[in-house]
Amino acid sequence: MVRTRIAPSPTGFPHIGTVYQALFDYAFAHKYDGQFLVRIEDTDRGRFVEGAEDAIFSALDWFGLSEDESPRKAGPHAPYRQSERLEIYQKHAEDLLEKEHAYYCFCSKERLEEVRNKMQAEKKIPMYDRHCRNISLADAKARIQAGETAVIRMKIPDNEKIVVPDGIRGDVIFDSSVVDDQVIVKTDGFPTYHLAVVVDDHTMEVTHVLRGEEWLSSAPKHILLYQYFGWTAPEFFHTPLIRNPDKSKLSKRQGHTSVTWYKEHGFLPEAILNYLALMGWTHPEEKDIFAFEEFIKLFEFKDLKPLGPVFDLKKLEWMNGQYIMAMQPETLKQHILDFNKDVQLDEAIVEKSIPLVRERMKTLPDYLAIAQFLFTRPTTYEKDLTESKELLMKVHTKLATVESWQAEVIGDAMVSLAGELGVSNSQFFMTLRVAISGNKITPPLNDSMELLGKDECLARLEIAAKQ
RNA sequence: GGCCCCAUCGUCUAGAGGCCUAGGACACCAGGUUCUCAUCCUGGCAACACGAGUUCGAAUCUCGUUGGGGUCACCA
Repeated sequence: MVRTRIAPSPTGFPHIGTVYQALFDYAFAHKYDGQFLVRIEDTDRGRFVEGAEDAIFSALDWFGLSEDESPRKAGPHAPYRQSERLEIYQKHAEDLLEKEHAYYCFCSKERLEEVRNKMQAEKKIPMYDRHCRNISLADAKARIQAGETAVIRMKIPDNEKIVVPDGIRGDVIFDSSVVDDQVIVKTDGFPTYHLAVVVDDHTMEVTHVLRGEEWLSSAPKHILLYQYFGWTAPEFFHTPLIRNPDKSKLSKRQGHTSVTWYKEHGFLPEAILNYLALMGWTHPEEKDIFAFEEFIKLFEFKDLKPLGPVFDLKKLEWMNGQYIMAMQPETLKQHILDFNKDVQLDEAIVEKSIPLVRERMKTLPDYLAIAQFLFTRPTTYEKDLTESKELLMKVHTKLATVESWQAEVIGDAMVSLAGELGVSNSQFFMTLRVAISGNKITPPLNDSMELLGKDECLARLEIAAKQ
């Protein structure tokens, strides 16, 4: 049985890093007919952001990485929101307390602060000094009964080697002396990540835990917790973090972390997924472009590399362009229409323009940049046409005689006219191009003119000649 | 700073001792096709961080150095 999960916190916009994780989790679970679940880690009430949870799910849906179990999809291990699982954590914390693997701590924030400062001043690693570690459970309970507030900390053993088996880099060994007596239940009764993640992954029967490398250093705490509970730990895979061009962790300042950004800038979810899959993983045949189904068939966690890759927007753009070129015209039309729904494009024109623009687009907004002139007359001209009035009127006269308004016929007429006038093709067509579109760079002119229609072209020529 | 992870072209990577005068993709440059742009085709630039070992032989194994990253909360 394979069960994977992502465990995002509803603390902001959906992060591309979360999608990166979900991609592998989803692929792996589906490859082995397992389940992929989403658990919402909302134990930090201070950082909770309204609407963030919905945003996570719509991002997942957009990418086609929808989960099998989650708060919005009933499953055998509901609830899937940590804030609704408090009794479960309390029960397990109690268990740890009984087994003397955890203890109540009454230290104030101020005292903790002092201890930290002192240790820092002594150039020691700031760690809890275990001040409350030897208070008996009975005494502690009495104090709580009397109204004192406390957190629960886990007991870390002295001088023990803790082995974290990592599926990507092998066994990682930590000395327990560098691990702090971690708080596992806060004064507000909420668990911290460490307790919640272990309890949930176990009770939800998660078999493979894929998470960012930033968790590696706290993994020994989790290993210990599994031991304390007497549970078998899942397999861990700590994935490298996606980086900025300067190799630091991907940030808003240097890169684009929000899924929304990619959507708004006309990137296709399948292209993003394909690109992301290539970060740390290689297709056996070194293919760059492959279908998601193929990826699912091929992917193994163990093939992931431990190196933190730099996000290269240029390559994503190229890949997006590849997907656009390979797309069914009908599908591309729909994408263009959806992307520009605010401006209500004429569907018939969009449809006819697809063959003209598809290999010129890298992202969806490129469409209007290229094809705007098919919908609206130019208001400015990228080339001065004052010297070309005569030429344009001759073109007008010539075109007025064209009976069959087709690209090829238009083209023939133009070429012959250019010949008659002794104007080079490139000069001739450039002038005409600007007169019709306003732009120096356009899709093939004859086809564009066919699409525009005879009347419209003649009208535009007249207007341009008046410049 | 302690601990942990990592180290092949600018970027993503192939490479699991001889197949490597290190391969592919993006980017970049040059040329060709073309009425512009794009597509497409040809070619080019460009890397094993450094130093010791081990070995007949190292990008591949070991150690060290350097560099980069992560982490040291009642946040996840």
